[in-house]
Amino acid sequence: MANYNPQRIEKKWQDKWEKLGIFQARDKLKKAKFYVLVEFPYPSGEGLHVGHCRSYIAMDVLARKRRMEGFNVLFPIGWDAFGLPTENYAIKTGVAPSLATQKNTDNFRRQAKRLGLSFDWKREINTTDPNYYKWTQWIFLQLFKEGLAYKKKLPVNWCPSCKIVLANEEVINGACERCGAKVTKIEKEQWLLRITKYADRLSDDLAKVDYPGKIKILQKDWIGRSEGAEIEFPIKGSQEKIKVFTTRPDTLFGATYLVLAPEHELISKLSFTNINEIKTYIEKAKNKKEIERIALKKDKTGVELKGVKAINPATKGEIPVWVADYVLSHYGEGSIMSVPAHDERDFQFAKKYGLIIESVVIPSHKGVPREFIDYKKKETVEYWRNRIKLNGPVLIGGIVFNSGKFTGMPSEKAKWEITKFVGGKRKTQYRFRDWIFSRQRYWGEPIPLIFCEKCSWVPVLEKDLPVRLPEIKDYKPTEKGESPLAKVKNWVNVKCPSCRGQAKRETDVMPNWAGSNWYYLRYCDPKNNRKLADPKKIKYWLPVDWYNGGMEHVTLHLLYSRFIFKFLWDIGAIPKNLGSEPYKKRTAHGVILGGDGVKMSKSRGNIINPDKIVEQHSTDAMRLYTMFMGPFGEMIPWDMKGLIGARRFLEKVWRLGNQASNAKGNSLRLKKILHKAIKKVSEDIEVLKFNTAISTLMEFSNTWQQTPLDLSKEDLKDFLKILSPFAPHLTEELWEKSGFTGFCCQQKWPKADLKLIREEKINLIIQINGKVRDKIEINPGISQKEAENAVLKRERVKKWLAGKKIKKIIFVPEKLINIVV
RNA sequence: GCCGGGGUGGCGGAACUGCAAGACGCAAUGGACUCAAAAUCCAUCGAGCGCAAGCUCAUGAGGGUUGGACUCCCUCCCCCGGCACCA
Repeated sequence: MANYNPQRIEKKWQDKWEKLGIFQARDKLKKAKFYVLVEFPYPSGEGLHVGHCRSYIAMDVLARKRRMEGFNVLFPIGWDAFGLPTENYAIKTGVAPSLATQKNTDNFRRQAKRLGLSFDWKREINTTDPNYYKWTQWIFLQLFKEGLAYKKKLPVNWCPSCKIVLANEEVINGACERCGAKVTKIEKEQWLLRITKYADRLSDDLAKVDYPGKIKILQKDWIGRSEGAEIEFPIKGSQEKIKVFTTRPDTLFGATYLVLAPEHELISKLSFTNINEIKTYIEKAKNKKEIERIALKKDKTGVELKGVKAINPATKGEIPVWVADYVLSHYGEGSIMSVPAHDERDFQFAKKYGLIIESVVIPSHKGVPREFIDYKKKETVEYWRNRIKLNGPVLIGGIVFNSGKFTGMPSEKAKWEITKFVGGKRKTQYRFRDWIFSRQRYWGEPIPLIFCEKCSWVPVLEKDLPVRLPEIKDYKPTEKGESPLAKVKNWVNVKCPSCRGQAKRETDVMPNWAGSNWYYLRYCDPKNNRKLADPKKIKYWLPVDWYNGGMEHVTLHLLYSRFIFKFLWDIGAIPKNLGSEPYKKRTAHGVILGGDGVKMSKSRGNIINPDKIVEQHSTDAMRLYTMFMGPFGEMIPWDMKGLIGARRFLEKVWRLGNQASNAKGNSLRLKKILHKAIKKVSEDIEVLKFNTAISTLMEFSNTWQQTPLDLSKEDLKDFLKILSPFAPHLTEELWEKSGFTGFCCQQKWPKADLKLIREEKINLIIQINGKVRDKIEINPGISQKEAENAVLKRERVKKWLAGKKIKKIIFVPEKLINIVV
């Protein structure tokens, strides 16, 4: 028997698979399909990360199983290659991003192939390929034409070190996500996408898809829908009104002042006496960095607009108006009505500045004694007033009091009655904002718009797409923070497509997300020059049946790409009869930590290189260990020693498999255990419990080892088949060596024989008073009577029952019998 | 602060809708094979008591429900992830 030589075997089979193209998905539009998707990687200079491997190997296991189950499987891969690291590298070294990308993708491709991943390489895509980004630009133009892309001057996050505008999600605790520098605010014209228009659908349609509850909650929280009312407060002696959004209109009678955000536009229109004080405050607020604002959460500051009085539309009373930076300009109307008795923040603020605290709601939930809910009793009302002033606000609804004709009404009802009474209207507000879609950078898709003095923004004609990214030498953004493209005069200056006059191209490029918004559609038809993909093929392959990726992408990427899909669906670019969700099922893998239990990073030097693992052990060992190390969804530290177990198992299978070709026996016992394993492995893969699937395979091999010659050829075949998704090379070699025909990975997935499994004898646990005292081997399906008779005869049982009276016998068929005395 | 998810041997982790806690793997210890080592194979491997059969305790802490709880309920502690002045 030749030694197990993974290096030779693995290369041999990878070459064979590739040569015969057996993993290519065919557009056989009648056959049952299955679309397995993994997040395509950003091809960094560091090469493939074990985190990528975890996801790719897991979905490869699934894809291989699905093929064996007879599905036409699409399992594609590509490169999300636009992005900052490559551009920063270019600034540092002068190497063109396109060249660096080429080098990096070559490396990633080589690594992926070496892992035996069954990707369809014929459909490989690259977001930086003009034939690809032509369609990214095309999608942008459709958004523009539908009024969903617009330009707006915005205070944006500015990283003084990277010289780039950052999206909110790129700012972590007030610092730049990439370089760690403190982020400041500047005003800049930006392209935005009106994703908020889709807020309700993005939230509601989550009911239609199979995502883990956790991911749905994250998305919903991100969208942050809340129901409330918009109410206007007139200003005394002025035509102006202050609009506020509130989720608690039931507390309107308790609104004792208003607060405007420092950026509120009304401030400049009102006349007040302390102009200088206000100016200083606003200036200071603007320069406050995110970090400080968060740190100052507990210590709120503000200034009163002296001389300005608003009218509470419910009480008709005059109330003061303040400016404070705890009110956010971008949420609701940028102004609030303050009800200190029923809001934590308002309470803090009112206490600090000595503002009036007026109680208007008595809580009526459980835990509050009945006499304390009786709003008619003077003492009760007094009790709540005092209590709130001393101990803080009551935040929950209940019964409204001190509120004119609404007194005595439950909060939920009073909300809408009071809103109606003051002429307010119901409103839904969202926490998330429109999506900033421009970057003042080089290495991204140029935004295909042209600015003409006469015609304003004009889309590039479709026939002129793609707008190619010009080759340049100097990749630095300008000092003003413009894209380096602004320096390429002969690219910027063009004729207006509409009036043929002098015009200029937009020099901003799109953010990273642009290319990944729709990539899964391109895989259906990656070479199409006339459409982003043939609708017939989209109709066949979509929705993606199973999409796996990192937890870090479940809010942004997932939300953005769902939005773009819905948009494309709305404009008919996607067949209507498809449904408006792109991903049927989404799962997420956990992070792999370094051996020291800390996140892998270059600076810590704890990065595991998959190439080394493959060289030192084997691809199959790498695959097996990656799947075996722990629960797929959880964070797990990488353990080099754990790999040894995987390698030993493979060696054992190699030895046993080689012996099995001269098998003489045909053990029924082995067959039964094998069929149990078939059942378990089949089920476990479906719920991503790879670790227990593999332990089942190991258990089988441990039993097999005791009588290596007792496994029949047919059973050997089945064993190799269920092992093959995990260790495809080894199983292929053993398949061939055993004289079986065809490829192991193209066999039919075996079915567990349930009858065989049921025939196994079962241990019946014998308990006395709930404690295990004995066990007995029984046939399945035995009745309680039979069990009792058998059990009561046993010596050990008699000993425990001696001198005691049996009260009750509990029988759980095929599991246990419990005698209570 | 709010929303999720967790705390099980020396370690990674098993345990179905409550029914033998610790599968599988790693490490460790003893043994076989060997001149020797590696590899492999066999055995032991939560704690305590016992010569043994066996008994008792044990799934973050405390309480509860149940014939029976890692699993369900209540209170508390700790860890991880997300959001964070969203009115």
